[in-house]
Amino acid sequence: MTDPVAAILPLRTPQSAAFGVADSEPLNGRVYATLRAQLMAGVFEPGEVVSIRGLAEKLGTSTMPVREALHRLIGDHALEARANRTIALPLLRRGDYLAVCDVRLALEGLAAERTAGQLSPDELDRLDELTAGMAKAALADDPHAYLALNKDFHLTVYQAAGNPLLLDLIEKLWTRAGPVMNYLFRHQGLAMQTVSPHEAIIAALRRADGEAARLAVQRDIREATPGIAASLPL
Amino acid sequence: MTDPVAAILPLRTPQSAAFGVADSEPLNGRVYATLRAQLMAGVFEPGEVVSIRGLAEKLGTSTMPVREALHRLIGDHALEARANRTIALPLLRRGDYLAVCDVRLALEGLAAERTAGQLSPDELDRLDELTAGMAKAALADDPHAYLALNKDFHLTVYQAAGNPLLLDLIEKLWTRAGPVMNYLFRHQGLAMQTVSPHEAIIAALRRADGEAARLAVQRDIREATPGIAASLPL
DNA sequence: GAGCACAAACTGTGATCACACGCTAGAGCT
DNA sequence: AGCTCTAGCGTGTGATCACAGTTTGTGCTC
Repeated sequence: MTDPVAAILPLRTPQSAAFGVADSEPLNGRVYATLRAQLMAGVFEPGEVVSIRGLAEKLGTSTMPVREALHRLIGDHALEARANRTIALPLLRRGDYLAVCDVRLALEGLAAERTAGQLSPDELDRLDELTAGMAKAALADDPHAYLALNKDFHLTVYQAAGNPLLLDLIEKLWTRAGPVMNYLFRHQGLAMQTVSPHEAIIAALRRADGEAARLAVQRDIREATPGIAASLPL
Repeated sequence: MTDPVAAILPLRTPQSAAFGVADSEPLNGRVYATLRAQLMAGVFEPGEVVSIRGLAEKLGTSTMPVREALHRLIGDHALEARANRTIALPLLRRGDYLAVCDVRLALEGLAAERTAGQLSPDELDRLDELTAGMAKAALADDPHAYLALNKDFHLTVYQAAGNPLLLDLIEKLWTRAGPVMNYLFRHQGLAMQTVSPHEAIIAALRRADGEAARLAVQRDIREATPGIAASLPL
């Protein structure tokens, strides 16, 4: 467990399923999905340099699947091709992060609005459980668990909107923002975090009130934004 | 001019600048930008199968840059990796197209709102010229010119929003919708098309009225949607 | 003449090699 | 001791080869 990357791989083992990656698809797709999940989970640090050969060795594959996956992630702006012939995680400046949040407000607000009335009581109860878990993780000051549950909560809500394209775009935004959020929460703790916006989201979804759900999700995003943006350079 | 692809390439010649593609970047990036522009311009047809080796030969490169570019486009959903080990342009069904439009309404509406108050009088005049050109192209029933001007108009508006991430997402959506719109307009003519929504957009931008600009852009999208959606299967 | 089987051509995928460039660490000089 | 230049290593990129799978086209059989 010393190296989180090696801990999840090699991709040939059943452990690849730990990130929900199918086993029979082409290797490059599996590498892409794995890397994307790891970026969202905060396995890598902002600014960290990743190399094709290095990842290929850790993953037990040749360089080909890795370089294709890395290029796709560069296309998602989850990675960055620097002038030095090097690939690294972007170092988000304040403006970059605010730009992401501006788009998140529009996209996630839309998704929440579309989800209203689509969730079964069981699924709504599950959202309650996730929120309760987040509250416990916040008390225990466990950023990793907190962010993982937060991701599950939001993506569960957005998936129910029934627009796969929208969900994919949102996940790509999270992949981009994931490293920063994980880094900051790990170094600053999550004292400021509260789950009350999540309760408002669930309440709105229970009432099948799309407008309220949109506003609640947007409030959730807006509340977390300033604290993070303030810690970013420029 | 018999083959539009070969007409634009090979990438080594000054002609690559015809699609605004830089000359010194890595080849794979140039291929990606070229293909993306060609998809938006309707060079390929919906459902058309593209092969790595075929494109590589037309572009005068090896297969490597092409396959990386194609994988990035698959990541954008501009292309589709089929089960038959084949890469093709997606055949959008009605639901797919409506999903794209739903996201377009949110993203392009946001961009227009942010652009209000950012355009100089010269840029606003240029928007007037583009709109006039569209009216002329509509009268002449020239779908290619009409769509090219329409693209220039919208992307000019969205670029001024000052959010590069937002602009990139919108361009990816257009890359996805481009082939269908070109195909339909080419086979159905553009009798139904009017430029009045564009005039409303310009008027709102002149007044620096973000709310009105957002609504005008959304009306522009909404007016074109049913006619296209009705022609799509399912 | 119609249907089936086999073969050839095509597809994307993975792996490997050669290369040009940027960086770095070490040696040699002042 | 401090600075500079150089040699080596690591980087992404482009090209090529081998392979498994699918599709297509042809020639044979019934």
